[in-house]
Amino acid sequence: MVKISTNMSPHDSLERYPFREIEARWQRVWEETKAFKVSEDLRCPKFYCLEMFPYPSGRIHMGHVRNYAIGDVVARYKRMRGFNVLHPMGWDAFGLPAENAAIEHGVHPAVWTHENIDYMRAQLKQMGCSYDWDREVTTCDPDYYKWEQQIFIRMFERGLAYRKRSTVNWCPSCQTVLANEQVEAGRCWRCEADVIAKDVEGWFFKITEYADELLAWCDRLPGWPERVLTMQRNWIGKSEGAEFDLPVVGRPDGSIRVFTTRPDTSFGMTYAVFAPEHPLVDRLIADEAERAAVAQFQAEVSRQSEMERLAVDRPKRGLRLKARAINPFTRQEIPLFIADYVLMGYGTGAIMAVPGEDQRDWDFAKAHGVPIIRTVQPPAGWEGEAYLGDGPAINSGFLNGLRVAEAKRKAIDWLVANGIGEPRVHYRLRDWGISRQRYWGAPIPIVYCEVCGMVAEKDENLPVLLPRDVQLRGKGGSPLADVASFVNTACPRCGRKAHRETDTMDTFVESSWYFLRYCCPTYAGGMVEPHAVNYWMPVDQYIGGIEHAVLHLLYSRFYTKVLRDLGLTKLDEPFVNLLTQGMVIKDGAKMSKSKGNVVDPDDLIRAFGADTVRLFSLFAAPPEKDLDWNDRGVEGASRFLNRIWRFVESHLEELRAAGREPHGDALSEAGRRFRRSIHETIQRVTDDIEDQFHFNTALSAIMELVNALYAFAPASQDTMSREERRALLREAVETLLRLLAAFAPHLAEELWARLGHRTSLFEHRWPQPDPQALIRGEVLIVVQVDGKVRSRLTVAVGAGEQQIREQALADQRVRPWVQTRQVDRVVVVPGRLVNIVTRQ
RNA sequence: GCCGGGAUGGCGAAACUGGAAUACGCGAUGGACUCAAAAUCCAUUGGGGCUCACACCCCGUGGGGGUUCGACUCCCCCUCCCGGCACCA
Repeated sequence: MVKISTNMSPHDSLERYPFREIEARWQRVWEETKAFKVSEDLRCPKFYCLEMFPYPSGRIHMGHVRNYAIGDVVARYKRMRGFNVLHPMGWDAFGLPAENAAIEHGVHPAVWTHENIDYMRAQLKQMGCSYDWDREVTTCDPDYYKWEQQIFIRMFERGLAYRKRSTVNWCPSCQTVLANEQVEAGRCWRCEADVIAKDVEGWFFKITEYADELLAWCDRLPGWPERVLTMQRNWIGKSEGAEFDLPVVGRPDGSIRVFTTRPDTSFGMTYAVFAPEHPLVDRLIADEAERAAVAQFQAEVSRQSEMERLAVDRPKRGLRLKARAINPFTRQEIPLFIADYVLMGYGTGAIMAVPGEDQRDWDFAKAHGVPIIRTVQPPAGWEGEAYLGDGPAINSGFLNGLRVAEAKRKAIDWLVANGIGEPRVHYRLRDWGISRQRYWGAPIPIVYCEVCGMVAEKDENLPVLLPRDVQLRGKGGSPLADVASFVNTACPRCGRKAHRETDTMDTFVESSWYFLRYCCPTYAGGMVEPHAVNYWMPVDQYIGGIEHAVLHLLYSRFYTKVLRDLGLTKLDEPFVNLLTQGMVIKDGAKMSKSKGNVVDPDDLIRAFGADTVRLFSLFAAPPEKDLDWNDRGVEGASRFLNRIWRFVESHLEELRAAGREPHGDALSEAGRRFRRSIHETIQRVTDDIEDQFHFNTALSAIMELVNALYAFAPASQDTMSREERRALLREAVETLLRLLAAFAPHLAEELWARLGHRTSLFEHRWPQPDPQALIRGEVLIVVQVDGKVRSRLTVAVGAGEQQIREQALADQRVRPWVQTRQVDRVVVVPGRLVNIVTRQ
């Protein structure tokens, strides 16, 4: 006998429910009926559920799957709770990978991008996500970036967008400038190449003007994870202090401006330090020998790569200048240095050094033989070096005896009174550099005229179209500069010969307002249609990866405030609640091509179906935690759905024949108990979703209900009437499907229809627990003796403390433990436990 | 170095406001079904002791201390892991 082998893997075996057919059918139904299309409706509360839109890199990865599965559960759940849910999707379509693909494979970025979008849109549809596809937004579309250009011009007119030459972060691999936020530990956020400093002209958004407001609102975003707010606060990096001038000995014309957060320690300033590239250094050079030494030092420092400068505990290098300054507080002469531990980019690029209260200054003073004077009395027994804590001022003239806070105020008053300085706040946050020397981005709508200079393009000439025909060689320099038809133009003001700006905008600009455009995706009268935006915004729930904690999430907050101040919206903040989902991990590492541990969503959907993939990514961990991918776990999720399918299919006749829902008194004891478990499940699932979006525990509760169903079906055969059994089975299954709907929408819809329903499950409301069904007649009480569980009692719900206590003391199993000891006291927690405390 | 987050069975994880530690899933073991396997269904599954067996007892949430009738949960100290920032004056 020859065994017939097939190519079918066990996964394809006939026992599996026909997920392919089911999923395709319901996706078609949802699409054809436009089931998730929404419009403004003042009759019901709105809910804007948004997931971070993807960059169309080619295909979705497991991180996307997780992100969009979470978002889809939230959207479908809220919809079933009666909200008018806006749940849109779109494409962050400008960016470097498209351009790099063009250079490598000769395909135009637009073609590459649109092909990817088509493929990824199909993938998202296969996941069964409930998007209103009529609102799809693609940022490389001129109808999209046109408005961004218009806002750029408004910002330019108000000085919020400006051009300057400065030292910027340059990625030699991407051949473009990067914003500070886009440099991670000295490396490019996208390609990880070492970033170098380069002097370039470019465009900036004045985010620093909003630093204070961005910081203040961090305290008014209770729906955001604390760690994201902390990261933003640190990034903004507000420090309050004073700025003042140090006179230079023998140079009445020159003085050195320094910034300090510790003006109270000024009497301990025993030297001062310039950043090596400080412009004043040149003017202070005494002779040619010094000029050579300074030049050599500057060269050495600039040779240091960013990585070297970041090294911890690197010895601080410095050069003592011949020029000297005067500490205005002590009237003493002090030496001047240039040193690599002072940065030109922060404060004034020069500091007063107080080694007694600053460890960096202490280290430097020791190395260069500068005296150290303590100006804050350290506590008795202090053996450390620089003392940073509070204490009374010493060696500090008129500040002596004051504590730090008070001494700061006094010192600043003194600076102001003497006209030397004033209070000052500095931020670590820098203005957002948005110029990119690349092709595939939104053109900056500025024209340079031979006569008028820098002029904004006229509104009626927008959009400034990104030309299609361009040579991309990846050699550096803006590719647009080679496109004569783009560059050569007429001045919008005087009509004379002019040329266009050839930098494009950072793609983070597009993602800073896409959530507004979803409210009115086709509006032709401006960036946003006020009624729609007022109705839908702010986003009620935003969901995305933690990697944007500072980048996208800070830029969007800034841009929202700018739009408010330009009068386009009334919105202070874009996102009320933020959920930052954890990474998808496999074999102990983040999924990546280089690690070879990627799982392709397409393969999974083909093998198990979208419902299974969604289910597993929701079940394996709560959303904010990292998710450990596990193939066996996916099979478990698949098994669970099959179990539901089999149950409903094998009981279909009974389920269809069932009468009305069973109620209260008519039920048998076993029936009442089973019905309680149904309604407890509703309660648990609802609470788990509402409180924390803990879908993993919600699904556990649903699994328990399925287990209870499997136990109930055979057990109920001869313990209750046929009518009761059927009615309970039907109530349980319908409840199950409604609870499951948001998680595994295709299967739930299919089985719902098979039960005989003619309308979509998503037209139905989320189930409510029946309070009558939840009532318990008796409760289990744990009996402890000295904190150890010794017995359990079943007690009527209304039982009094006295009664419970007596019952516990009389218990068979408790007696032996109490007999030999003396009962000291008895703690009774009604409905919970009894603890009998004995004396030794 | 600073700032967050975390450590619970063989594994992913539960446990409300301090009240039965390990729900749910995975894996494992045994049974039913089958010629056999797969699938499925049922049962067991923290470690140890004791027992023919049931019962029962001891230990147990990274480590040490504390508060409490009672601690995964609160307080103090320590170790390790993950993430962010990193000379910001």
